[in-house]
Amino acid sequence: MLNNQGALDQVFQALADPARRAMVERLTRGPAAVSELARPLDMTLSAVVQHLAVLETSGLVRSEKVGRVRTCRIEPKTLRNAEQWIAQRRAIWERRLDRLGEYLASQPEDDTSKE
Amino acid sequence: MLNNQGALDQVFQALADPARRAMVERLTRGPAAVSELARPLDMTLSAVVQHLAVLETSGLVRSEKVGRVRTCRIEPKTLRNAEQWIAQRRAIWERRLDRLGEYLASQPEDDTSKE
DNA sequence: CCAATACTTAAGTGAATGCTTAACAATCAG
DNA sequence: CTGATTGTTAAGCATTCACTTAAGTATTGG
Repeated sequence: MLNNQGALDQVFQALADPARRAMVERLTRGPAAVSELARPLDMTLSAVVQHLAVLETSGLVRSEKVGRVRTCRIEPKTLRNAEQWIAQRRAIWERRLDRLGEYLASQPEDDTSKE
Repeated sequence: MLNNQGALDQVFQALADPARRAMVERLTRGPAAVSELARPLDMTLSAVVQHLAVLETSGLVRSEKVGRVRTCRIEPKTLRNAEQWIAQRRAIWERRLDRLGEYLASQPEDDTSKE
């Protein structure tokens, strides 16, 4: 859990690109070869390999090569880290709103409705 | 819910920067002025204003100016959209693993444990 | 062996990012 | 009015990004 700072940078950066999100989306339906990931994308294989490198260094995807085929799969742990960062902020925000609600409810009606 | 594609691009892109995440983090504890957001960050006010612009066009933050002070607050709806994208991928992945588990459990033991 | 398949790597390019400085505008306090 | 706050905006600059083309390197099927 060290260096969570730069790790999140890389994960969110990786998810910021639609091609990379499409690749992640494909991989949630099961492992795939590089050219399978490339097929629906309107770019060269070379570009896809570079996107894959971004996904791998972010930790979102891992892959191994057997023969001439590299098979990729997602790493759900990394996905969960990103999810949790967001979920925690949202939780803090919502607790804050709850406390604010209680406070307002406990206040006497200060009806200063004249100019 | 239109154009969810580019919207997610912007949200994840916004979250990919540590200064911007720090600003979001600060705002989850309540609204703040621009110079309050700037104080802990080691950069000029100008840079902070530019980060704020990124956060606002992504929809993560909204702000209004009264007098000479601009007050910023987070927009939890946008945060939730990003969270849901991730949560959905993770859900699909986990359902997949469940089905795979059931399949393996239903298989006869193929104990080919000799060389 | 030979040619297709499945990547891999390097170099280059134009556009986007993350800053900075500097000059400016609009309050507000005394 | 005058100066200190609080931001805003433009310009410039170095770096990073998202590609492309081009030239490889294994593997594999026949």
